[in-house]
Order: sequence, then structure tokens, then C-alpha cells
Amino acid sequence: MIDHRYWIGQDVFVTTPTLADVAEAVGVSRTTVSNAYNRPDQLSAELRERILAAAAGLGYPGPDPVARGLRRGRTGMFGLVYDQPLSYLFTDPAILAFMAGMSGVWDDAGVSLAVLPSLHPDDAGTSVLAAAGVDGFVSICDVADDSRVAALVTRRLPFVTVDAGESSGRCRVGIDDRRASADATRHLLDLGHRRLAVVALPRGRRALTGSAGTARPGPERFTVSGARLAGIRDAVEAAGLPWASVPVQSVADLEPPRPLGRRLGGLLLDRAERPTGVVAMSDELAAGVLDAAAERGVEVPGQLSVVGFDDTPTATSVSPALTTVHQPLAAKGQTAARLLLEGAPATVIRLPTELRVRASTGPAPGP
Amino acid sequence: MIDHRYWIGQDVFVTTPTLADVAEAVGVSRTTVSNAYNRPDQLSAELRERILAAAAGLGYPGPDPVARGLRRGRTGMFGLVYDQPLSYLFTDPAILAFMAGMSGVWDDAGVSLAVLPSLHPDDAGTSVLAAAGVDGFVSICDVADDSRVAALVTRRLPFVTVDAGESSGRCRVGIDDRRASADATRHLLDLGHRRLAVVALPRGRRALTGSAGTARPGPERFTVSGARLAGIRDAVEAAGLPWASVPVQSVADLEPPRPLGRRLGGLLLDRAERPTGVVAMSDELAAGVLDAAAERGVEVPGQLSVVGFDDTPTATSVSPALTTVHQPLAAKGQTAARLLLEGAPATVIRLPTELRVRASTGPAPGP
DNA sequence: GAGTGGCTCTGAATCGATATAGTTTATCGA
DNA sequence: TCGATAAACTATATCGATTCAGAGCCACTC
Repeated sequence: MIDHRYWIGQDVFVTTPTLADVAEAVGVSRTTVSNAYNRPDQLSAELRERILAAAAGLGYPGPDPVARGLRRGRTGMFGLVYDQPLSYLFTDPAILAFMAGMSGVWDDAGVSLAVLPSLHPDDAGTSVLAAAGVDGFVSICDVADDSRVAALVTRRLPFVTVDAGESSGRCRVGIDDRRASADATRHLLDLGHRRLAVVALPRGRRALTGSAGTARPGPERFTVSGARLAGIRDAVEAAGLPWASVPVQSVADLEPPRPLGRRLGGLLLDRAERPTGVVAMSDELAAGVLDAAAERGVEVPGQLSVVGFDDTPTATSVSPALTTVHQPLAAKGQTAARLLLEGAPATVIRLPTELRVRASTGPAPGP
Repeated sequence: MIDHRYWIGQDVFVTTPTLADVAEAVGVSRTTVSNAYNRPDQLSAELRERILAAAAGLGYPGPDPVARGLRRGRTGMFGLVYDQPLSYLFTDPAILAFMAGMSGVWDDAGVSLAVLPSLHPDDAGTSVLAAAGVDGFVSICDVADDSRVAALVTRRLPFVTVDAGESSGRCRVGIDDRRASADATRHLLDLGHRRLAVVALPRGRRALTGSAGTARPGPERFTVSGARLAGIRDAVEAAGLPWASVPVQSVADLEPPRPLGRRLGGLLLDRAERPTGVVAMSDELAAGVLDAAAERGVEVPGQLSVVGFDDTPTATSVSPALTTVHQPLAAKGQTAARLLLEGAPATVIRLPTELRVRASTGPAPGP
């Protein structure tokens, strides 16, 4: 082990004392020292004082959490599993709102939140999951039904997947992405928009760029991106519009979402048949689209309507404020945290969403 | 321990298998099974295959990280210590930028970031620190030289304090808050501003409200807030202005910073002697001051100049863009992470800051 | 043919605590 | 005065792995 020795004067080095050292110093059994820390009612107050004083004198740091974790079978930590670089995690407002909710619950319960090294899609992150000394996992990986879930199962610890697909028999928290984005799209359609376009999430590392017709449903089936796209398509087709006429823009995860939204939005706005309504799969992307519109002097909502998704603080800080799908991000985090904390059996929780109409959408411009 | 038993058919329940079970099943020693996982070169490839196959067959999750951690003396986790509710941590852009930097380094190193339950100022969070199975700590508590540091020392693990005071003999990363805020203040003074005001950080749970004259230097000495206030005072006095004439607004940590800045900014702008220059101790607060100015029709920078601090994304997303003190938040996180990772001895690192002049400051209006 | 070295594999000690099942002594009611 | 009960402590096994110091065996060298 790492030898954290310290100097105690002269030429004497000593390693960190253990509970046994304290026991010997006081002349009691290890059990009693342990009880002094964990079950004060099991020994006399006088002896307890003596033990704690001796411990302080020796510089004993208290019972080693790792050893205690081994014996007790609990570590008091839950792990968060993510499949993108962590620096991205700390930049995504939606995930941060989720984490704020989650950490609040665990904070109150005195449990730590271990943010694990990110899972690489190729190595399935097996080693990362296998090496984490935690009591359970929350997975916010975009694709849930793959080898990474298998690795979680292998670990034989409780886990909750967030926004994941229809995997059965496990704890899962999410929203109805499909219906929510259908609602958002229908909002535009109800306003008379007929030339729609989509800016899809950059996550999942699989670009969806191309006309909708070419976006394959296969591996996307269980992703947030895929579900939202399906919902948009539902609404478009329900309105009798040809899905193939709706351009879908997306790329892999190479740049921050707002500049990305601006770039993709620009591509859409520069098309010959300029869309009058854009469905963006996140507020950041939508904000980027607004940026692109502003650059081109395209008025929002006069000439262009934009809907976002998530209702993060961005939605209300941009101008015009975004019409967007509100989802209870903090509640999602709280729910996931509680499921794990309470050791819930396989449970599927679907939280409600709601379209928040603000200033970025309006009636379609005349032809 | 928690008994994660599983059903294997008939009426047989079995607990999670251990390395010993695998060893017995294959008919080899525990050492050899351990080597199969940790030192593949120590056994024949053929036997290793056989062991891994048996392990998979038994449903062995691999070596238990906690037991391994005990034996090896390392857990592969570093703990982050914070003294405010965690939900606040996930809302503060400056801290998030810091964490992004930190987590990036640890992500690459395969190390987990354990966000510990928040330390309550009253209980000194001793139990939280004592119970964390980590290899070291990063502390971003506002006040560093108090009982919480003592608790860290007690734990006898390496730790790095961030933005903390002048504690000696430990790893510390920070900036020169005092000089940086003096620079920002001097910028306003150089522009001819003579009626200044300060919006101080809400952190530290000790309100500084009142005129500067009444803000006591004592316990604030080692806080970020205190250092920045001292720097502002340095510049004000160097310019020959009476420090007592500079109103300082702050409250305890009861509301999110932007609305708080708006409220406090409003109070300042409604004074008979309206200030022409406001030094805000964070960009969020500064943005709130801009909000207050906009509400009152006070032109920025025509009638009012505002400087922020940190240079978070907020600084450039508001309008007008904020003149602010840029500090290398991500680098700060990276540095802290590396110090811990490399087991650096007591080191003090002070990173450079730089005033970024943008659109929120201009010449003082005529009298 | 003894000596050397490399490859596989093993046994026992160890990491630092907690749980379980006592033992001893004092207290108390009948 | 006896048995029962409670209070204060203890001895030992155990949690699940890794480390260290070899043992056995084979090939190869001089």
C-alpha cells in the first residue's frame, strides 16, 4: 500500500496507526475501539473518552473506510456512468440539472456521488465499471442496451438507467421522448408551418445527417435522439406531410452544442427552400439556431419559429425566449437517486413533460 | 453485508461468487485466479482462458474493488469537498468550469471523482471526510483555515485546497484574487469613475452588507470574498478615494446569484448618489446588475459601467458583454487534479489572471 | 552432470476493520 | 440466597482480495 509515513521526531518513522494500535495503547480489545466509534452505547462513557483521547494522541484517523466497506458490504457511494468525455458532462445544462437533483438527494442521505471515468464506446468500459467501489450505478449513457449494460449486469450491483430504451427488468427513469417531441412538432404544425426542419442531438456519436428518409431506425432505436426523431416523424406524418421532405441535420460530437446549432441552423436557413419551423432537440441547439437566424437577419418568430427541448436556463436567457419541451430534469435526478438509495426492485418511471410556449414560435409566415 | 443473492434454478440460492469460488471450481489457487485478472503474464494463456471461462460461468463479477482497495491501499478515487449544498455546486458556472478541467485529467487517468456530501459549517463535516474511501481530496471550501482543514489533516491523506488562504505546508491552487480585483477596480478608476460600488459574493454565509467601513476583516481574511474586497479597497485607496464611501452589498446564500445580483444592483442603482461603476465579484452577479440596470433604463456603459469576475460563459452571453477578470478555471481544475495524481509534495501554485475589457465598461459619464 | 534461469503455480500472511457469540461482573426481584 | 437480567468487554472468524517467498519442473549451458 502507499506508505503514508510521518515523522514523529528523532529518527523514528511510523505508519498511520490502525484501530489495533489504539486498542493496544489503551489496553482494550479491537472490538471495543470499534464500538467507541460505531456503537457508543456498547461501552462506558468514561472508557470511550479514554479511547478517543488515545486515538487523537496517536493520530489515528478513525476507522478506515475501505476496510469498513469490505466488512460491511457497503461503501456509501453511488457511481455515475457516462459515455462521453467528462468535460462534456460538466458543460451540458440538462445533465447538470439532472445531477443537481440527484446530488441533492444523496447529499441529504450522506452518500457520495462518484463520477466514474467515461466509458469509451469501443472498450465497453468494462474495467471502469469493474473497478468502481460503489454500491450501485446510475447510467446516463445514450445507448443503454448494449455491452455496457451487460457490464453493469455482470457487476451484480443495483443500477438505474436514465433516458434509456425499453430494456426490461431493471430500474429506469425517463420521459416519453417520442410523445414530447411529437407535441413540440405538432405545435409548429398547428401554427401553420409546413416547411419544417430538424436539428438533432449530436450525441450517440452516430451522425443522423441527411434527409430524414435516409436516417436509419436500427441502432438509433433506443437512443434519446432516435426517440425524439421518431416523435417528430409521428407528428409530421399525422399532419399528412411527407417525412422525406423534412431535412434532419446532425453531426457527431465534435463541437459544443450552441455553435453546432448555429452552424447546422445556418445550413438549414441557407437552403433554397428555407424552413419556417425548426425543431431542435435541445435548448442549446435551438439557441444556436437563433444565433444563425440573427446573423442572417431572419426574424424570429416572424419568419422563423424555433422549438427547443429540455427547458434549461438557456431557454429563458436567450432572446426571444424559447418555446420548448419542459422536462423535470431535477426530478429525474432525484428519482434516480431515490430508487438506488431505497434499493427499489425493477421499476420503470416515466415523468411528465409539458410544452412551454414562449416567444420563439409564432404563426407561419404567409407564402 | 448486503446479501445480493440470486436464483439459479430449483430451490438453490447462491451468493455472489468470490475469487475463492472460482479457484475451487477450476482447481487452482486463489493467487492464480487473481493473477488471471491482474498479471496475465504470470500464468499460461491456456489456464487463464479456462479461469475466465469458469468465472463467466459462475457469474463472478471480477475482483471486488473494495477488497482490492484494502489490500492495495488505493481506491482509484479522489474526493471533492464542498461546503455548500451540492445542488448549488452544480449551478455555479465557475465551479463547473473548474470541475470540467479536473475531471478531464482524472478521466484520462482512469480515476473517479467522488463528490462528497457537503460539509456543514457547524459540524465541520468530520464524519463525511472520515467516511470517504478515497485516495485524496480536493477542497473547494470557501474558508480553508478552519476545523474542516483540521479534519482533512486528521485523515492523513493528500489534499489540495483551491482558492484557499495562505495556509502553509500544503498543496494549494489559486489565483491572486486581491491583485486581480484591484486591477478590475483600477480599470474603472482609470475610466474616470469616482462613485463606485461593490456587489460581493454571497458565499461564506457571512453577509458583508453595509458600507465598506463596517465590513470586518477578521474571519474574512482567508476567503475569496475577503481577498477580492481587499483588492478593491487597495485600488480605491490608491486612487485617493475614501473607502468608507464605497457601498458594499452582499447577503448570505439564499438565492441564485443572478437574481441576487439584480436585487443588490437594484438597491445600489436606487441610491440617491447612484454609482457610475460597479465591481461585481462574479459574472453571475454582474449579469444581475445588468438586469437591474436594464429594468431602470440605465444605459450600460453610457451611464453605468460594470465589471465582473471569472469570465464564465455568462460574461459573453449577456448584453453588453461583460468586462471581467479572466481566470483560468479549467487550468485550475487540471492543476489540482494533477497535483493529487502525481502525489506532489506541498506546493503552492498561483495561476495568472487577466482583465478582459469588453462592452460593459466605458468612460464615466460627465457630472 | 551440476548449475542457472525461466516459467507456472501455490501457501500463508496480510490489508483494517466489524459481527457474532460469548464471558465476566454487578444488580435486582422474589 | 438464587436465578435472571443487564452492562461492559473480549476472542475469534470473517469480509475478498493481493503480496511475498518459494516450490517444482524443464530447458539450456559449460
